[in-house]
Amino acid sequence: MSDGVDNQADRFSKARSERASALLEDYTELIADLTEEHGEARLVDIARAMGIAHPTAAKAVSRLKREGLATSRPYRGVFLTEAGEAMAEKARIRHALVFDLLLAVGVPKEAAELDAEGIEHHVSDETLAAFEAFLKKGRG
Amino acid sequence: MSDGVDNQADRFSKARSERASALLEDYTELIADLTEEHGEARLVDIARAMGIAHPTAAKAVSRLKREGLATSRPYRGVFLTEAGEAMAEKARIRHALVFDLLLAVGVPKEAAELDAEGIEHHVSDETLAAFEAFLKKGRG
DNA sequence: CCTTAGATATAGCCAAGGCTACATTTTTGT
DNA sequence: ACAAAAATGTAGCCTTGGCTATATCTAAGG
Repeated sequence: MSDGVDNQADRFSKARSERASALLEDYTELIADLTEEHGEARLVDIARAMGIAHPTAAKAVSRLKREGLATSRPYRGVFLTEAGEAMAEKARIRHALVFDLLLAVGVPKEAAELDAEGIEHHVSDETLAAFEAFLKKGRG
Repeated sequence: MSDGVDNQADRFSKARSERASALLEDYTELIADLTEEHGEARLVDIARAMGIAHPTAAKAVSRLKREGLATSRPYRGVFLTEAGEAMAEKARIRHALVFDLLLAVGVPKEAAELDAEGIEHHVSDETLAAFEAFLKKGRG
Protein backbone atom coordinates (compact mmCIF):
# COMPACT_ATOMS: atom_id res chain seq x y z
CA MET A 1 0.00 0.00 0.00
CA SER A 2 2.95 2.32 -0.55
CA ASP A 3 1.70 4.18 -3.56
CA GLY A 4 1.15 7.84 -3.06
CA VAL A 5 -2.02 9.80 -3.37
CA ASP A 6 -1.11 10.93 -6.87
CA ASN A 7 -0.75 7.45 -8.29
CA GLN A 8 -4.04 6.60 -6.72
CA ALA A 9 -5.65 9.64 -8.32
CA ASP A 10 -4.18 8.60 -11.65
CA ARG A 11 -5.65 5.13 -11.36
CA PHE A 12 -9.07 6.50 -10.58
CA SER A 13 -8.83 9.00 -13.42
CA LYS A 14 -7.94 6.22 -15.82
CA ALA A 15 -10.84 4.10 -14.65
CA ARG A 16 -13.19 7.06 -15.01
CA SER A 17 -12.20 7.85 -18.55
CA GLU A 18 -12.42 4.18 -19.49
CA ARG A 19 -15.95 4.10 -18.13
CA ALA A 20 -16.78 7.08 -20.29
CA SER A 21 -15.58 5.45 -23.51
CA ALA A 22 -16.89 1.99 -22.67
CA LEU A 23 -20.33 2.73 -24.06
CA LEU A 24 -19.00 4.06 -27.34
CA GLU A 25 -16.94 0.90 -27.75
CA ASP A 26 -19.94 -1.27 -27.00
CA TYR A 27 -22.00 0.55 -29.64
CA THR A 28 -19.38 0.35 -32.35
CA GLU A 29 -18.85 -3.33 -31.63
CA LEU A 30 -22.57 -4.01 -31.73
CA ILE A 31 -23.13 -2.01 -34.91
CA ALA A 32 -20.32 -3.93 -36.57
CA ASP A 33 -21.95 -7.21 -35.56
CA LEU A 34 -25.38 -6.19 -36.78
CA THR A 35 -24.04 -4.88 -40.07
CA GLU A 36 -22.24 -8.13 -40.65
CA GLU A 37 -25.35 -10.18 -39.91
CA HIS A 38 -28.05 -8.09 -41.59
CA GLY A 39 -26.20 -5.77 -43.93
CA GLU A 40 -27.15 -2.79 -41.81
CA ALA A 41 -27.72 -1.77 -38.21
CA ARG A 42 -31.29 -0.66 -37.51
CA LEU A 43 -31.96 1.53 -34.52
CA VAL A 44 -34.54 -0.87 -33.19
CA ASP A 45 -32.08 -3.75 -33.29
CA ILE A 46 -29.43 -1.71 -31.54
CA ALA A 47 -31.88 -0.82 -28.80
CA ARG A 48 -33.03 -4.38 -28.33
CA ALA A 49 -29.52 -5.80 -28.26
CA MET A 50 -28.41 -3.21 -25.73
CA GLY A 51 -31.52 -3.67 -23.62
CA ILE A 52 -32.49 0.02 -23.76
CA ALA A 53 -35.34 2.13 -25.11
CA HIS A 54 -34.94 3.32 -28.67
CA PRO A 55 -34.73 7.02 -27.93
CA THR A 56 -31.72 6.21 -25.80
CA ALA A 57 -30.20 4.38 -28.74
CA ALA A 58 -30.99 7.34 -30.99
CA LYS A 59 -29.16 9.66 -28.62
CA ALA A 60 -26.19 7.35 -28.55
CA VAL A 61 -26.10 7.26 -32.33
CA SER A 62 -26.17 11.06 -32.38
CA ARG A 63 -23.15 11.02 -30.16
CA LEU A 64 -21.39 8.45 -32.33
CA LYS A 65 -22.02 10.69 -35.34
CA ARG A 66 -20.81 13.75 -33.49
CA GLU A 67 -17.61 11.92 -32.58
CA GLY A 68 -17.08 10.83 -36.16
CA LEU A 69 -17.62 7.14 -35.48
CA ALA A 70 -20.83 6.57 -37.42
CA THR A 71 -23.08 7.99 -40.14
CA SER A 72 -26.80 7.75 -40.83
CA ARG A 73 -29.55 9.38 -42.83
CA PRO A 74 -33.06 9.98 -41.45
CA TYR A 75 -35.19 6.84 -41.17
CA ARG A 76 -32.32 4.70 -42.40
CA GLY A 77 -29.81 2.34 -40.80
CA VAL A 78 -26.60 3.28 -39.03
CA PHE A 79 -23.15 2.66 -40.47
CA LEU A 80 -19.68 2.94 -39.02
CA THR A 81 -17.03 5.28 -40.38
CA GLU A 82 -13.48 4.05 -40.72
CA ALA A 83 -12.73 5.33 -37.25
CA GLY A 84 -15.79 3.50 -35.99
CA GLU A 85 -14.71 0.29 -37.70
CA ALA A 86 -11.27 0.61 -36.19
CA MET A 87 -12.72 1.04 -32.71
CA ALA A 88 -15.05 -1.92 -33.21
CA GLU A 89 -12.23 -4.11 -34.44
CA LYS A 90 -10.04 -3.23 -31.50
CA ALA A 91 -12.91 -3.88 -29.10
CA ARG A 92 -13.62 -7.23 -30.71
CA ILE A 93 -10.04 -8.38 -30.44
CA ARG A 94 -9.83 -7.27 -26.85
CA HIS A 95 -13.13 -8.90 -26.02
CA ALA A 96 -12.11 -12.24 -27.51
CA LEU A 97 -8.74 -12.18 -25.80
CA VAL A 98 -10.22 -11.38 -22.42
CA PHE A 99 -12.78 -14.12 -22.86
CA ASP A 100 -10.10 -16.64 -23.81
CA LEU A 101 -7.94 -15.66 -20.90
CA LEU A 102 -10.79 -16.08 -18.45
CA LEU A 103 -11.41 -19.55 -19.84
CA ALA A 104 -7.72 -20.41 -19.68
CA VAL A 105 -7.63 -19.44 -16.04
CA GLY A 106 -10.53 -21.72 -15.22
CA VAL A 107 -13.55 -19.41 -15.29
CA PRO A 108 -16.72 -21.23 -16.39
CA LYS A 109 -17.92 -20.28 -19.86
CA GLU A 110 -21.12 -18.54 -18.78
CA ALA A 111 -19.38 -16.38 -16.19
CA ALA A 112 -16.61 -15.60 -18.65
CA GLU A 113 -19.15 -14.44 -21.22
CA LEU A 114 -20.88 -12.20 -18.73
CA ASP A 115 -17.79 -10.72 -17.15
CA ALA A 116 -15.74 -10.20 -20.32
CA GLU A 117 -18.19 -7.52 -21.39
CA GLY A 118 -17.33 -5.34 -18.43
CA ILE A 119 -13.66 -6.20 -18.12
CA GLU A 120 -12.59 -5.62 -21.71
CA HIS A 121 -12.80 -1.85 -21.44
CA HIS A 122 -10.27 -1.72 -18.64
CA VAL A 123 -7.53 -3.82 -20.16
CA SER A 124 -4.55 -1.77 -21.33
CA ASP A 125 -2.49 -2.69 -24.36
CA GLU A 126 0.29 -3.85 -22.11
CA THR A 127 -1.99 -6.16 -20.16
CA LEU A 128 -3.51 -7.38 -23.39
CA ALA A 129 -0.07 -8.30 -24.68
CA ALA A 130 0.58 -10.24 -21.50
CA PHE A 131 -2.71 -12.09 -21.95
CA GLU A 132 -1.72 -13.01 -25.47
CA ALA A 133 1.67 -14.28 -24.38
CA PHE A 134 0.09 -16.30 -21.60
CA LEU A 135 -2.37 -17.93 -23.99
CA LYS A 136 0.31 -18.68 -26.54
CA LYS A 137 2.48 -20.27 -23.91
CA GLY A 138 -0.41 -22.44 -22.75
CA ARG A 139 -1.17 -23.65 -26.27
CA GLY A 140 2.44 -24.09 -27.26
CA MET B 1 -21.30 -15.81 -31.81
CA SER B 2 -24.35 -17.97 -31.23
CA ASP B 3 -25.79 -16.16 -28.26
CA GLY B 4 -29.14 -14.56 -28.84
CA VAL B 5 -30.07 -10.96 -28.59
CA ASP B 6 -31.46 -11.42 -25.09
CA ASN B 7 -28.26 -12.80 -23.62
CA GLN B 8 -26.45 -9.93 -25.20
CA ALA B 9 -28.87 -7.46 -23.67
CA ASP B 10 -28.35 -9.13 -20.30
CA ARG B 11 -24.60 -8.78 -20.57
CA PHE B 12 -24.87 -5.12 -21.40
CA SER B 13 -27.34 -4.55 -18.57
CA LYS B 14 -24.99 -6.22 -16.16
CA ALA B 15 -22.06 -4.11 -17.33
CA ARG B 16 -24.19 -0.97 -17.00
CA SER B 17 -25.25 -1.65 -13.45
CA GLU B 18 -21.69 -2.55 -12.49
CA ARG B 19 -20.53 0.77 -13.87
CA ALA B 20 -23.13 2.47 -11.73
CA SER B 21 -21.97 0.87 -8.50
CA ALA B 22 -18.27 1.06 -9.31
CA LEU B 23 -17.93 4.59 -7.97
CA LEU B 24 -19.60 3.75 -4.68
CA GLU B 25 -17.22 0.84 -4.24
CA ASP B 26 -14.25 3.05 -5.00
CA TYR B 27 -15.37 5.58 -2.41
CA THR B 28 -15.99 3.06 0.35
CA GLU B 29 -12.64 1.43 -0.35
CA LEU B 30 -10.89 4.77 -0.25
CA ILE B 31 -12.63 5.94 2.90
CA ALA B 32 -11.66 2.71 4.60
CA ASP B 33 -8.02 3.28 3.61
CA LEU B 34 -8.00 6.88 4.79
CA THR B 35 -9.67 6.00 8.07
CA GLU B 36 -7.10 3.33 8.69
CA GLU B 37 -4.21 5.68 7.97
CA HIS B 38 -5.41 8.89 9.60
CA GLY B 39 -8.18 7.83 11.93
CA GLU B 40 -10.75 9.62 9.79
CA ALA B 41 -11.52 10.43 6.17
CA ARG B 42 -11.51 14.16 5.46
CA LEU B 43 -13.37 15.42 2.43
CA VAL B 44 -10.30 17.17 1.11
CA ASP B 45 -8.29 13.93 1.26
CA ILE B 46 -11.01 12.01 -0.49
CA ALA B 47 -11.11 14.59 -3.26
CA ARG B 48 -7.35 14.60 -3.70
CA ALA B 49 -7.05 10.84 -3.73
CA MET B 50 -9.84 10.52 -6.29
CA GLY B 51 -8.45 13.31 -8.41
CA ILE B 52 -11.66 15.34 -8.33
CA ALA B 53 -12.83 18.72 -7.02
CA HIS B 54 -14.11 18.71 -3.46
CA PRO B 55 -17.70 19.63 -4.23
CA THR B 56 -17.81 16.48 -6.33
CA ALA B 57 -16.56 14.51 -3.36
CA ALA B 58 -19.17 16.18 -1.16
CA LYS B 59 -21.91 15.11 -3.55
CA ALA B 60 -20.59 11.58 -3.57
CA VAL B 61 -20.57 11.52 0.22
CA SER B 62 -24.18 12.71 0.23
CA ARG B 63 -25.02 9.82 -1.98
CA LEU B 64 -23.12 7.38 0.22
CA LYS B 65 -25.10 8.66 3.20
CA ARG B 66 -28.36 8.41 1.33
CA GLU B 67 -27.56 4.80 0.48
CA GLY B 68 -26.72 4.01 4.07
CA LEU B 69 -23.02 3.43 3.42
CA ALA B 70 -21.53 6.34 5.35
CA THR B 71 -22.25 8.91 8.03
CA SER B 72 -20.93 12.39 8.69
CA ARG B 73 -21.72 15.52 10.66
CA PRO B 74 -21.26 19.01 9.24
CA TYR B 75 -17.64 20.12 9.02
CA ARG B 76 -16.43 16.76 10.28
CA GLY B 77 -14.87 13.67 8.73
CA VAL B 78 -16.70 10.88 6.96
CA PHE B 79 -17.14 7.41 8.43
CA LEU B 80 -18.43 4.18 6.99
CA THR B 81 -21.47 2.36 8.34
CA GLU B 82 -21.37 -1.38 8.72
CA ALA B 83 -22.77 -1.76 5.23
CA GLY B 84 -20.09 0.59 3.97
CA GLU B 85 -17.37 -1.37 5.73
CA ALA B 86 -18.69 -4.56 4.25
CA MET B 87 -18.64 -3.09 0.76
CA ALA B 88 -15.13 -1.74 1.27
CA GLU B 89 -13.90 -5.07 2.53
CA LYS B 90 -15.38 -6.92 -0.39
CA ALA B 91 -13.88 -4.42 -2.80
CA ARG B 92 -10.50 -4.73 -1.16
CA ILE B 93 -10.46 -8.49 -1.39
CA ARG B 94 -11.57 -8.40 -4.98
CA HIS B 95 -9.02 -5.75 -5.83
CA ALA B 96 -6.16 -7.73 -4.30
CA LEU B 97 -7.23 -10.93 -5.98
CA VAL B 98 -7.53 -9.32 -9.40
CA PHE B 99 -4.15 -7.71 -8.95
CA ASP B 100 -2.56 -11.02 -7.96
CA LEU B 101 -4.13 -12.81 -10.86
CA LEU B 102 -2.85 -10.24 -13.33
CA LEU B 103 0.63 -10.69 -11.91
CA ALA B 104 0.34 -14.47 -12.04
CA VAL B 105 -0.59 -14.29 -15.68
CA GLY B 106 2.46 -12.22 -16.49
CA VAL B 107 1.18 -8.65 -16.48
CA PRO B 108 3.87 -6.18 -15.39
CA LYS B 109 3.29 -4.71 -11.93
CA GLU B 110 2.61 -1.13 -13.05
CA ALA B 111 0.06 -2.18 -15.65
CA ALA B 112 -1.55 -4.56 -13.17
CA GLU B 113 -1.91 -1.76 -10.63
CA LEU B 114 -3.50 0.54 -13.15
CA ASP B 115 -5.84 -1.97 -14.72
CA ALA B 116 -6.98 -3.73 -11.55
CA GLU B 117 -8.80 -0.57 -10.51
CA GLY B 118 -11.13 -0.76 -13.48
CA ILE B 119 -11.39 -4.52 -13.76
CA GLU B 120 -12.29 -5.34 -10.17
CA HIS B 121 -15.82 -3.98 -10.48
CA HIS B 122 -16.70 -6.38 -13.26
CA VAL B 123 -15.53 -9.61 -11.70
CA SER B 124 -18.40 -11.81 -10.54
CA ASP B 125 -18.18 -14.04 -7.48
CA GLU B 126 -17.89 -17.06 -9.71
CA THR B 127 -14.98 -15.60 -11.64
CA LEU B 128 -13.39 -14.48 -8.42
CA ALA B 129 -13.55 -18.02 -7.08
CA ALA B 130 -11.89 -19.27 -10.26
CA PHE B 131 -9.13 -16.70 -9.81
CA GLU B 132 -8.58 -17.88 -6.28
CA ALA B 133 -8.39 -21.51 -7.34
CA PHE B 134 -5.96 -20.65 -10.10
CA LEU B 135 -3.69 -18.77 -7.72
CA LYS B 136 -3.79 -21.52 -5.14
CA LYS B 137 -2.93 -24.09 -7.75
CA GLY B 138 0.04 -22.02 -8.91
CA ARG B 139 1.41 -21.65 -5.39
CA GLY B 140 0.74 -25.23 -4.40
C1' DC C 1 -8.06 37.15 20.96
C1' DC C 2 -8.51 37.85 16.55
C1' DT C 3 -6.95 37.35 11.93
C1' DT C 4 -6.03 34.38 8.46
C1' DA C 5 -5.63 30.11 6.25
C1' DG C 6 -7.77 25.84 5.40
C1' DA C 7 -11.88 22.88 5.08
C1' DT C 8 -16.59 22.32 4.27
C1' DA C 9 -21.09 23.69 2.44
C1' DT C 10 -24.04 25.38 -1.18
C1' DA C 11 -25.68 27.15 -5.52
C1' DG C 12 -25.80 26.65 -10.18
C1' DC C 13 -23.90 25.14 -14.57
C1' DC C 14 -23.01 21.23 -18.01
C1' DA C 15 -23.05 16.63 -20.59
C1' DA C 16 -24.26 11.81 -20.54
C1' DG C 17 -27.34 8.27 -20.43
C1' DG C 18 -31.56 6.57 -18.86
C1' DC C 19 -36.92 7.04 -19.46
C1' DT C 20 -42.09 8.11 -21.38
C1' DA C 21 -45.15 10.27 -24.46
C1' DC C 22 -46.16 11.77 -28.79
C1' DA C 23 -45.35 12.97 -33.89
C1' DT C 24 -43.86 11.54 -38.20
C1' DT C 25 -42.26 8.51 -41.77
C1' DT C 26 -41.71 3.89 -43.95
C1' DT C 27 -43.11 -0.57 -44.70
C1' DT C 28 -46.39 -4.02 -45.10
C1' DG C 29 -50.63 -6.46 -46.07
C1' DT C 30 -55.13 -6.65 -47.92
C1' DA D 1 -53.97 2.32 -53.12
C1' DC D 2 -54.63 2.77 -48.52
C1' DA D 3 -55.02 1.49 -43.76
C1' DA D 4 -52.45 -0.48 -40.12
C1' DA D 5 -48.18 -1.63 -38.14
C1' DA D 6 -43.51 -0.79 -37.38
C1' DA D 7 -39.57 2.20 -37.20
C1' DT D 8 -37.62 6.54 -36.48
C1' DG D 9 -37.57 11.21 -34.75
C1' DT D 10 -38.31 14.69 -31.13
C1' DA D 11 -39.53 16.85 -26.80
C1' DG D 12 -39.04 16.92 -22.13
C1' DC D 13 -37.99 14.88 -17.70
C1' DC D 14 -34.77 12.59 -14.20
C1' DT D 15 -30.27 11.22 -11.93
C1' DT D 16 -25.35 11.04 -11.81
C1' DG D 17 -20.98 12.88 -11.77
C1' DG D 18 -18.11 16.39 -13.29
C1' DC D 19 -16.99 21.64 -12.75
C1' DT D 20 -16.50 26.91 -10.78
C1' DA D 21 -17.66 30.42 -7.72
C1' DT D 22 -18.99 31.93 -3.40
C1' DA D 23 -20.22 31.63 1.47
C1' DT D 24 -19.50 29.88 5.96
C1' DC D 25 -17.32 27.51 9.45
C1' DT D 26 -13.01 25.59 11.98
C1' DA D 27 -8.32 25.61 13.26
C1' DA D 28 -3.76 27.90 13.67
C1' DG D 29 -0.50 31.61 14.44
C1' DG D 30 0.89 35.84 15.93
